[in-house]
Amino acid sequence: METLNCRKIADFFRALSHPTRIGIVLRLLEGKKCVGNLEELVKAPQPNISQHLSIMKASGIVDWIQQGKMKCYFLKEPKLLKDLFSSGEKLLKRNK
Amino acid sequence: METLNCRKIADFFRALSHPTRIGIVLRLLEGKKCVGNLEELVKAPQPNISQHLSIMKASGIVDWIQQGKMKCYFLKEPKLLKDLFSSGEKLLKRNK
DNA sequence: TAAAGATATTAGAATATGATAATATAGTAA
DNA sequence: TTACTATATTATCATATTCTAATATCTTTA
Repeated sequence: METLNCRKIADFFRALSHPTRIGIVLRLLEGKKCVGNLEELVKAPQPNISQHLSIMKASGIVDWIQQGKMKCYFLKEPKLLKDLFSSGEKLLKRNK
Repeated sequence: METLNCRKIADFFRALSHPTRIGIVLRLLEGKKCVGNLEELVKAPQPNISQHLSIMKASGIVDWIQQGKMKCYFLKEPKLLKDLFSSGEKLLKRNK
């Protein structure tokens, strides 16, 4: 719990601190998706989706593979992210 | 997982997206602390600590009780927060 | 190689966030 | 009430974040 410093932990949470990025993560929990898919599912313009994906790539939340002419993004640690969201949602529900 | 909307989830993570706030939460995991204690432990000026506490109060992460002339802050859901941090740190460690 | 499709990057402006300094408030004790 | 201690609030400025529009890059296929 103490081995990582506060800045790194804060930066990680910051990568999840935007509604569009949460929307992307929730979709990726269903499985790998290309940028065009996400553009429709999350309903944001393509450059915006790309920018948010780039932020999450930089913090190690997502990665991608090339498939044909498309880039398909996926969660690097879907199980751990599911755990994280599960704790987060329990916390939110207790605060009503 | 789908009952809460993306904005609420993002706002919650945003409340944890600053190093000083993480420092405060880590200290509060040890137990209840007054503002003066946190000021020394986290090494930030008092008004700044108060501002960050106010942000976390607003998102339901902390609450406080009056004790004498001091306000003592505590985590509302220490166990769930510990789980959340535990998942978060596992994610960070896998990304090295 | 040229064209088309898919995604990324950049620049700009608008908004949000955060630190500092100054001041205000609330509680306690004399 | 006054003085003191602890905490909160406000205003301001600097910086960071985000969206949009325009353009660039990369990949595939003709």
